[in-house]
Amino acid sequence: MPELPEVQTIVNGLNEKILNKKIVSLNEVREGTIQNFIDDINPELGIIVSIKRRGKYIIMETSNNYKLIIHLRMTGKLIYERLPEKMYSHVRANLMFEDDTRLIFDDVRAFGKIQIYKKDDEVESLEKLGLEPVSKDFNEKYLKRKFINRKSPIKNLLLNQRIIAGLGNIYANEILYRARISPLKKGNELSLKKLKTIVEKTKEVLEQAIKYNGTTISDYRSVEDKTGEFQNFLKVYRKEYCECGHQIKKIKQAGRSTYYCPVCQK
DNA sequence: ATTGCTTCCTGAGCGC
DNA sequence: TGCGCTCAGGAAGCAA
Repeated sequence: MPELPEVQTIVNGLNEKILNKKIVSLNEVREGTIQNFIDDINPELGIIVSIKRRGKYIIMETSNNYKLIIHLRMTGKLIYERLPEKMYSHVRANLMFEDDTRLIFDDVRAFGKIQIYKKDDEVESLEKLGLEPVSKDFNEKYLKRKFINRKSPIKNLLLNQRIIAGLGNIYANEILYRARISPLKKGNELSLKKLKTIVEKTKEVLEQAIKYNGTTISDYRSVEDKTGEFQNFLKVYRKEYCECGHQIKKIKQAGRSTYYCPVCQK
């Protein structure tokens, strides 16, 4: 499940591999994968002039003033190939380049999407996103403001993309464990000091995870089809015991698994 | 305004 | 061996 560090790793890889390449075609292999797809513009996308990340979205701008917005959801992969070497079982779309290389969008569960917009179009899903957690503006005062009147558990709030853009289930678990804060604690009950700890641990975990090319639990791969390494540094997600030897508890919050240590996290 | 449930989708893992 | 069940989960859409 690609979260911010995994998407950042993919974007870094794309910048190495496909920046300045000319798109020959974009093919939809499974219907519904590409939104706003217009056959006429297909050959006219042009050259890829920039590749960026916003939250868990990948944004590629082209020389003919289009932008491709890609969300991988849980199992989406973008794999760059010079020659078709492997068979991928769940190809949803193909981006073909002039030099006979291609970017394959493979996605088992088919939740991932590609959207096409004109460069200056407003994109609703991006407009709604909260702050980037690795930005300077993301601090305890921002969280305090956002958490006023929020009775939801902190775990759920960390996953809310309108508040923080890019966190997913694994990192939300890891951040709260490292901050020693219970995932059940209500947002509006957290002091500035606690929020400061959350901010610090968020940055720390994300920066370390980016350094190790993300976390591979099952499906996530880099553009070169390689796994990440941060799974070796997980302290609570899918663990049985915490560092102090206490039994990790597993519960459901908002339909997702929460792992935490009831002793260490208060 | 906020919260919580359902839907999308498929493969892995489990018990029998 | 194979069947049926549960689980994994990001975000949209809708109901309360």
